[in-house]
Amino acid sequence: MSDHPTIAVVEDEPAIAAAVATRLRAEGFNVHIAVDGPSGVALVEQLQPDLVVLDLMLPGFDGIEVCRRIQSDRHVPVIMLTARGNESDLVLGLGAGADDYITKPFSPRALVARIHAVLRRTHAAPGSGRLRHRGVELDTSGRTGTHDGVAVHLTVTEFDLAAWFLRHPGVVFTREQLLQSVWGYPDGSGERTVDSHIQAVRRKLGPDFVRTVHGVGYGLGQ
Amino acid sequence: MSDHPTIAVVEDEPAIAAAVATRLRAEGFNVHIAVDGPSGVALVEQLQPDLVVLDLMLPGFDGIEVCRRIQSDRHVPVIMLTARGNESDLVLGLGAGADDYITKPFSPRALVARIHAVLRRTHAAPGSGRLRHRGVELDTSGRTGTHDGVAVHLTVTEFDLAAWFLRHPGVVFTREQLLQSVWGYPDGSGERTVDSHIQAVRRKLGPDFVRTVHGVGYGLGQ
DNA sequence: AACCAAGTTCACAGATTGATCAAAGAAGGA
DNA sequence: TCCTTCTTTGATCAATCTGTGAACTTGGTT
Repeated sequence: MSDHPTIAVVEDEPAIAAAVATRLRAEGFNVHIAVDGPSGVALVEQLQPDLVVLDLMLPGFDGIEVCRRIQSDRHVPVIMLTARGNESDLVLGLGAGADDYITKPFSPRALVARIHAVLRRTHAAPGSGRLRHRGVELDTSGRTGTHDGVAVHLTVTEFDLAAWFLRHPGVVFTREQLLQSVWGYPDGSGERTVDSHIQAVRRKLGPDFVRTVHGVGYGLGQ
Repeated sequence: MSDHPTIAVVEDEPAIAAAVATRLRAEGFNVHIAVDGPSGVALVEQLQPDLVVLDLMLPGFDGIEVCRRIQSDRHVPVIMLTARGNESDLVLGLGAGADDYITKPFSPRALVARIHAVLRRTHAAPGSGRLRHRGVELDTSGRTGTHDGVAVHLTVTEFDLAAWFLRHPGVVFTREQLLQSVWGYPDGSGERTVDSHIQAVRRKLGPDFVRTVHGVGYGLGQ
C-alpha cells in the first residue's frame, strides 16, 4: 500500500466529480476519475484503489452493475452516491457489496467523514483475508480455496502460488521470479518445478486461472 | 478479539440500516450491513460478529429463520427489531434464541443502550459462555464439554486448545503459534506436544473437529 | 510444411511432515 | 509419601508433498 490512500471516483457529472476530487486531494488522497460505467470498472481494475466513490446513476451501465463487477475480483470498499429517496437502488447497492452510501446533495465534509470511517474500518482488518477472481476464492487465514463454489484442497505450495497471482493481477512473472518470490529460492533451481505446480493449480482452480505468456512466464488469467 | 466489538445489522430498509450503522459507528462499533435474510446469514457466518441487530420483517426468508440459522453454529447475541404489537413474532423470536428486542420506531439511543446491556451480559464475564460447532459444545464457565450430546471429560490443556479453535473458526495456526497462544510458551519447545493434545481432542470431540493443514498446522474443522 | 523452441503432462524417488504410541517426568491430592 | 492423573518427549511408522527428467504437444518462424 502507498503512503496516501488512493480513491477512484466514478461520476458522470463533471462539476461534481471535480469538486469531490479537489476536496479529497486537499485531504491528502490520491484521486482518479472515471466518467462512465465501463471506464469506471477499467479504472478500478487498473488502479486497485483503496476505496471507490461510485455514482449510482451512470451512462453506459448503472452503478449497481459497476459495483458488482468491481467486487467480483476482490473486495474494494465502495461508497455510493445516490439521489434522495431512491430506496430500491440503495437496497440493491448495499446488497451488491457497497459499504456505505450518501444521498445527493451532500456536503464534501460529510463525504470525507464517511471515507475516513470506511477506510478505518477496512484497513483495520488488513485485506480481510479473502482473495477473489472469477470463480476462484481463497481464504488466506484458513488456507482454503473454492472454485465455482466448491471447496478444493490446495497444498501449501499450490495455495501460495495461487495467492501470489491473485495479489498481483495483470502482472506476468518469469519462472525464476516465481521461484524467488513464492518459493524463496535463491536462483536457478529447476524450472519444471514451476510448471508442475502451475499444472496442479490449473487442474484445481480451472484451466484459465493462470495464463501462459509464451517465452515469458505466467500471470493471472484475464 | 479486536479492540472494538463488531456488529452485524440485518435490515432491509436502507434508511434505517444506515441510521443505525452511523449511530453505532459513532459509538465505536464496527458495523456491517446485510439487506436480506440469506445475505444476513452469510454475513454473520463470515464476520463472526459480537452481536447481531436483526429485523424480523425481511425479504427472502424471515427473521426467525435467520435467527435460527445464525444460532445453529454457535451462540451469537441477537437483538430483534420488530413492529409494535407483533406479539407472536416476538415469542417466536425469543424462542429462536434472540437475547432482546426493541419495537419500531425506536430511538437510536435506546438501541445503543440495549446493545451495551447485552454485550455487558455476554462479554463482561469473558469466561462464561457457550461455544458451539457442529456436534461439539463447550461450556466455558464450567469447563465442561459435550460431543453429540454426551458429556466428555476434557483436561485443562485439551479444553483450552479446543476453546481456542472454537474462538477462531476458519483460521489455521502453526504449532508454534498454538504453543504461544494456548500454552503461553515463549518458543521452540517440543512441537510433538501439540500433536499429542490434538490427538486427544480428536479422540474425544470427533476426528473432524480439528483439521490438519499439511505443512502449516491445525484449524477448526470445516 | 518443416523445424525448433517453449510449454505440458506424467510418473516416481526422495524428502518432509503428521500420526501414533509408549514411557518418563511433573503436578497434585489423599 | 504414595498414588493417580496429566503433560511432555522421542522413536517409529504412515501419509503426503515436492522436485525432477523424459516423452509428448503446442506455438512461432522461416
